[in-house]
Amino acid sequence: MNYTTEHIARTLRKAREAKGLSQRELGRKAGVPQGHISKIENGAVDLRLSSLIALARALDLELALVPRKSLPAVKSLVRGSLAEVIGDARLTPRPLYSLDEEGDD
Amino acid sequence: MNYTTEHIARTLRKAREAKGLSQRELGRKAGVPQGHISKIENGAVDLRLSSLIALARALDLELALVPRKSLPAVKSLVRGSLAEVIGDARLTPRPLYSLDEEGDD
DNA sequence: GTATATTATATAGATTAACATATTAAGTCT
DNA sequence: AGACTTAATATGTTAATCTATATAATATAC
Repeated sequence: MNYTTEHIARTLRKAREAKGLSQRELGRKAGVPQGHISKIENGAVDLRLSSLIALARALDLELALVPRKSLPAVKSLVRGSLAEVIGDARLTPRPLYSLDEEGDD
Repeated sequence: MNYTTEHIARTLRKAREAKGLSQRELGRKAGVPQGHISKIENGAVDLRLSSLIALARALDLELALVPRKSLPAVKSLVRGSLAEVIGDARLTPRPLYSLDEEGDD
């Protein structure tokens, strides 16, 4: 639904592919069934925080709440440190996730 | 349940208080009923991503998935930029959120 | 002591995530 | 073609969020 949600879904998929994991393998590590991962990556569900954390953990990612005004700094920082996990910068104009003022649907 | 979830809950509460908002006011801005915010801040629910995003947005926070190894850099960065929102550094040993290997009870 | 404001709890109902499992589809390889 | 792997979908069931509303608890005023 949300642009945000979709972007997180894309980030998860990119991170999984970057690590060379199949949905089933990731599912085993994270304790989430493959079918559900598919739905998550396709933005078909509004997943719960515990699921997001489990997946992030299995992908060596951390969930962070950062002040919006310091987002740019975080973005450039992350982009520099490991473009592989986040994905190619050309493909992801907004590094990990960004939240527009409004008007997404 | 999770240490992680609890930490995010605490972060949300701190951010709300830092902005001088009541649960009801935040609820109006985020479209989440006050009662539910209470439960979220107390870690009584495994909230959905859409709820987390709605609250973060109303608090001028952004949700980010950062590589674990670049977390320290992000932490110090955020800590420096606005200690008010995150809270007093002395009170929050781990800036915003951190995910231990395991062993949370 | 009586208002007022904020937060914590409670109940009931609607929606849906999450699970297990299976199957389909699509790609790769020998 | 057949065997294999991966991903997308489907069904049915369970468990939980989420909403609305109301109330209790707690503090802070007047």
